[in-house]
Amino acid sequence: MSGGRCSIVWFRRDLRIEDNPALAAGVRAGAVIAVFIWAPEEEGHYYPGRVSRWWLKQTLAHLDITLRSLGTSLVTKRSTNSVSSLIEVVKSTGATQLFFNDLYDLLYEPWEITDVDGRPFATFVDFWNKCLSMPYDPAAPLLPPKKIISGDLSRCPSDTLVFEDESEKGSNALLARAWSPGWSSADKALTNFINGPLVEYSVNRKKADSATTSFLSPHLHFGEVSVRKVFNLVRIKQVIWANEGNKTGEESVNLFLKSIGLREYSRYTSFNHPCSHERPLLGHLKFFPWVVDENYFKAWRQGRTGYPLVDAGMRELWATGWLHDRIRVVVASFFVKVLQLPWRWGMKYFWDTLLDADLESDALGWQYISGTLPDGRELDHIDNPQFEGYKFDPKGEYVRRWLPELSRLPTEWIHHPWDAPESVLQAAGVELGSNYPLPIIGIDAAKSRLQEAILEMWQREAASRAAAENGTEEGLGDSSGSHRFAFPQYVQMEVEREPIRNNPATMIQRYEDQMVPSMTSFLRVEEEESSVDFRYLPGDSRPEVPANLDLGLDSRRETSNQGGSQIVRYNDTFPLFNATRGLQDVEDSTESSSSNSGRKGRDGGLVPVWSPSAPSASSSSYSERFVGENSGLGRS
DNA sequence: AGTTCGTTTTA
DNA sequence: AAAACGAAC
Repeated sequence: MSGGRCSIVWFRRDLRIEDNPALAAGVRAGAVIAVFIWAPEEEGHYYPGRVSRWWLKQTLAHLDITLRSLGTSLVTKRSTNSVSSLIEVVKSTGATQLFFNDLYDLLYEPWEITDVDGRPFATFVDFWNKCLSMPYDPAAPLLPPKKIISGDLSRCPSDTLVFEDESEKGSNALLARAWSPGWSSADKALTNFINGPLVEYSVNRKKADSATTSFLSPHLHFGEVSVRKVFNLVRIKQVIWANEGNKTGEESVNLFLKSIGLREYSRYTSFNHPCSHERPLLGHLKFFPWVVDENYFKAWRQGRTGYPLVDAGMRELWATGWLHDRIRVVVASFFVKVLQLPWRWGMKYFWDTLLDADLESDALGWQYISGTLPDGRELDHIDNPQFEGYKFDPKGEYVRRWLPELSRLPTEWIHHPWDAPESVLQAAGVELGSNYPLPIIGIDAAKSRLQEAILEMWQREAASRAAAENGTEEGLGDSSGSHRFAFPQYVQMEVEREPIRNNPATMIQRYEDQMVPSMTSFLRVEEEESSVDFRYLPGDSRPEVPANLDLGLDSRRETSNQGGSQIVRYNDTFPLFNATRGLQDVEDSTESSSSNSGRKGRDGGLVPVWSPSAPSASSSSYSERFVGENSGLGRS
């Protein structure tokens, strides 16, 4: 049924051929124009980091090669406005249809996974149990097209996309030795993992430098392989091992699937709480007095905190863009609980440096660590890096690899050199405070400081509540107000050797909430985070935007006709990032009614029907309830 | 079989 | 610290 019809298939975070519903639909409908639009400015603060851009570059090249072998090629556009670029492509190709997938790639649609009352889950375990006990399986993966009829590209030239500058090329060259982006490598990685390390997953997952993780995360981030395919293949293995009575295998599968589930949950959470990369999900956490100390932040980034496991992790991250999940937890927990720096800074740093940087996953991870989720770590619990060191790196191999200055220290002291006798240090060539720092802050000091901070948080929360009950407008907890301040800049990672000194507690500044770090020079600095790009939102009057781009359609596949141009949506809303920031305002307005006034851009007609099966009213009241419900948690 | 004790885990 | 799990009684 091609009949000369031509569709645009807009690739976004689905850079694959197989199990790509939008591509399949385009191919079925006739000729196809495959498009990728590079519009990083639309991500606001979250301009992708160096390694992430490197990956994207490689995987796009790979996709292009594949498309060429199938009969077309990838049209690339550099843009600051994806929608106008799309329209340009429509005009220059005469396409009459547009297909694109969700930005979230999930096993089930978010609105399918609810409790008995139809409400979204607020804890992971319940969410995941529900996913695993759904009466029907996730959609089976689609096969790749055998051939693609190309639309007319003669009047639709590609832009050359620039993903790295000269200074980045050198560092990026190394990445290619360890990683191979692209859907076919993703497939290979998946099969290798399933047939290899997966059985041992449960045994090996505790080791800091284990090479037995799946290494799928960057592939999944860019959609080079669909979760449904991962899930399917793993489930097959699971059935086999269950029949064989392979206990280790079964346990491994469950654990691996759980980590897939966490990725699911991160998207689910972002869907139900679009601001979850910006704000704690537990209401009272917005009163937490984070420590704002750029020296702390710098010491952490440079791996000079004086805690070997933390420092080793941070050096590995900087050197390779990779970190084992355990170590991510260690460095993040240290960041939040010991240093008490605002978690969003840490999250932003991960975003800038991780090869598999993923806003949804990282937001969930940081919130979990920070204790800002209903089911996260205890707020007042501090993980002791020394003990964790002996747990995850019992022989100190990991530390020695990344901290050569400690390499000659015996294992007995490797995770707490500050306790080592002078003679031992001397023999190992370690001079604390000189070639390796003393602890930036003692764990005991951190513990009491944390207690105070929590106390202060509850006091402020109470004060704010009292003020609200009096009808007085609270200014105290208004995280969007004047307490925000610009973020410390770091553009390059200086590796200077100045000793880190302890900060006297009196020097510590605390603020209620922080702007996300804006460390890339690409960003327009004057932008507040609230200057959401409303291009995609309904109610925006910009004439060139097809009005039905952002309708909250709830069926899995729905079509609409408008002005002769058909737009087919695959259970999509609009790009998640943009949506995410747009919807944040929705929640704001439900929570602190008057704090909006100072913010730009929030007057536009917001509230797209984000969760279609639950009308907008219920989605905002749910958020309210969520915060309200849980604000009392943990007080006991 | 049911209880208890110890261990492990903790999104 | 608590809960879930599992082994032992």
